[in-house]
Amino acid sequence: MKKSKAETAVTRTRIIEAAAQAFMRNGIEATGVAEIMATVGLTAGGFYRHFDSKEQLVAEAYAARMDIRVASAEVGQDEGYQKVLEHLENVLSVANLGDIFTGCPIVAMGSELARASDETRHVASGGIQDLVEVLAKWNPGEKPPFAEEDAICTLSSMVGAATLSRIVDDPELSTHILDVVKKRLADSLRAKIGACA
Amino acid sequence: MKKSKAETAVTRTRIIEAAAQAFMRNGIEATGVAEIMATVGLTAGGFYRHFDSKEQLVAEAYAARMDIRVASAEVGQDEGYQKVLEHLENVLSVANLGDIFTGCPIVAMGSELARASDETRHVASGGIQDLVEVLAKWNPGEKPPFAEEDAICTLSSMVGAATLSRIVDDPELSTHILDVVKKRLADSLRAKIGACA
DNA sequence: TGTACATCAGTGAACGCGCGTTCACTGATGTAC
DNA sequence: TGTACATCAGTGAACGCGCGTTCACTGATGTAC
Repeated sequence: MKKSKAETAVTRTRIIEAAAQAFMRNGIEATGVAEIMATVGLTAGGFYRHFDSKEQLVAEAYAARMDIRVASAEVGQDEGYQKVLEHLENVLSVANLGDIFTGCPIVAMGSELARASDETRHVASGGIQDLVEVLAKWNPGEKPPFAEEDAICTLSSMVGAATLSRIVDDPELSTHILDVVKKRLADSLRAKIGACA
Repeated sequence: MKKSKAETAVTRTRIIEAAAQAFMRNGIEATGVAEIMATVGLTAGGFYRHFDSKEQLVAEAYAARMDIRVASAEVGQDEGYQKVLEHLENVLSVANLGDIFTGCPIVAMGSELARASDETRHVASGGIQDLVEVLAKWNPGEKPPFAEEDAICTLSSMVGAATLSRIVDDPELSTHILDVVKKRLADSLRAKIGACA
């Protein structure tokens, strides 16, 4: 039952994608290797032809989703702030509440990542640094390190707001938290644009 | 081996405290009932004389820690902002990195709380609302709902910064994230005090 | 106050279950001649 | 191009293990008389 190299690569990618969905939806601890493999249509044993351990998969699944996140935050330097507002809207969207398997892996796996293996935390750190770097470009006319400090504050606010809104069981409060922080970040961005023009 | 009512109450409290420590340190999923009972010097079977299920313990352990958190954030209205700065320093302290079992239960259990039982999430929501209410009092001279919105932003920033700093594996970046957000919040508070005086 | 009895905190073994991982095996693929 | 063989993706059963929960039992406590 050997498969071609192309097929093997596709299978590997499909496992990573299924894992990312399950980890984000149900948590890392709560998701089993057999469950992930079943989603892809395979049995548990085959897993170890692609990965050394579940931990390795965690790191790769996180990295894959974080790459998407960073790429989507990347806006051209001249693209204006409309695009940035769009991104804010997207990240702090009400649609990300409840059953999320898209969205930000930092929010979805947050406290589990802090307890993950050294390897996973290292990958996670890289993703966070990339995100800070990209967000720093959002700040027009500011020079490092000020833009970088601003980016850290923005990211902290977004991660915190998304985390809180997902814990809260009152849908109105959930939405309120997202809206308040979204508005605050947008206002602050607009003020900076104004100061530059 | 029946115990007096007083002894039983003490045991119950000790179980909750041991659980809170373990849940915050190692995560909810990763902590077993037997492990918690062993910490208290008892065997697993006795657990069900005090609680219906592990889930119930999760809710009570969270509530106990959150009460402490809310109480420590509660500063008298006239106590000045020095006390508030002290609190900021405390919450965003570098000491809370690494092996935390004190500190904020929202940060320590974050993404696991979002997936907890309805009962646990309800308790968690109440704690968050209490905290927002207390933080709103920090804002001198502002009236609701503006003070409340400010409190939500402050809490989001703190939760996000603490979460990020715990994931990152570079100690310098961890400290940097905490320092930047701490400074930003303190500056914003000072500006408001100045505007009032 | 003293006695008889119901209560119930805690024990320790057992329950079914799902976990991550291993392993002998299968058979299509890729390669060497 | 055709044949022989090594490779290796995937199977499915098994491994030891720890999980949350149950249960018959023990014996000190609290209560009713």
